Amino acid sequence: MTHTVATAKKLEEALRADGVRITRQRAAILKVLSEAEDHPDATELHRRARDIDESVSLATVYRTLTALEEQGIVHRHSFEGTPARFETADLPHHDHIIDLDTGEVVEFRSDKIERLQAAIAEELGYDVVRHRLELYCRRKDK
Amino acid sequence: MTHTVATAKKLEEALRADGVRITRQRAAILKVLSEAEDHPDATELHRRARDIDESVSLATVYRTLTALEEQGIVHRHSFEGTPARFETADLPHHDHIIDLDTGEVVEFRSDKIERLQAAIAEELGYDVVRHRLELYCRRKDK
DNA sequence: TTACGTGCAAAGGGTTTGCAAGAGT
DNA sequence: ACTCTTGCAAACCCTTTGCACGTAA
Repeated sequence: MTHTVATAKKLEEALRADGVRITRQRAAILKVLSEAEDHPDATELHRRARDIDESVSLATVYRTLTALEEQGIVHRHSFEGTPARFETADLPHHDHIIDLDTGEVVEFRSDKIERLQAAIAEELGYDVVRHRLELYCRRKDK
Repeated sequence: MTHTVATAKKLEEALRADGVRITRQRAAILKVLSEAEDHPDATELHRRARDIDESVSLATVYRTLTALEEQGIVHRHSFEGTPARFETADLPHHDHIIDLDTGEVVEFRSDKIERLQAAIAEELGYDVVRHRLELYCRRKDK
């Protein structure tokens, strides 16, 4: 599963389409987001964005991420015991393995699990609006 | 799936076995926990415990919950957008459906999903230490 | 030009912690 | 007695927000 299909350009277009202004700061944040191959938190995104534009503040990083999340352009993941981490929403739906030793995040996808979830909810009289499936793991052997 | 198999007595024993003192405050918190049929948060547990012993502070509720969690006697769930909610760990493993409209929590269990998770992790070179599976749902029809 | 966006610093909300007083064992 | 536990208030951490200034369109 490869990351970063979304280009900064595409993200900008998506925002513009919603009447959102592209400022220097937002451009920097979008670039950093589109280039991220990992799942950085707000502080890390702030650090990276500042390398492009010194003036970007952490508050703006948070405001931009919240806006992007509301547009469905970015996903926010609140894994256990860490600040929220973000990724662009360009990939098809997937869930996450979190390496307990390194914090590294690996993506996976299982239609079977997906279907089972829906069936279980159905049986209890519910529709699944969204779900959260996280596997907290350790490397085998080692 | 019925709740509250754990009696306050059993919880006390479990704590005592670990050299933990049973104070008035802890007794109250354990009683409240053992009688809970829902998934209350710390503030709600505090409210209920105070009905038994006025002197219980919120800090002690948190300290006791943390201790109980460390002994594996209580599970802490950090569902999206709400303070952590707690339940005694006397039931066999299960996952949760969260009703988005009411906040109500319904438990379910799926060995199939469990097995699929393990298989997926295995294939990627990981052992699952623990997982988190939450279905955020709405009632059908209605 | 004019609304929208920004940085800064302060506030928020849930949870944890330092400290001196209190209480199990 | 001796050590663990408590209440209180302050601190924490991540995140959001009020305000006066800046700036994209």
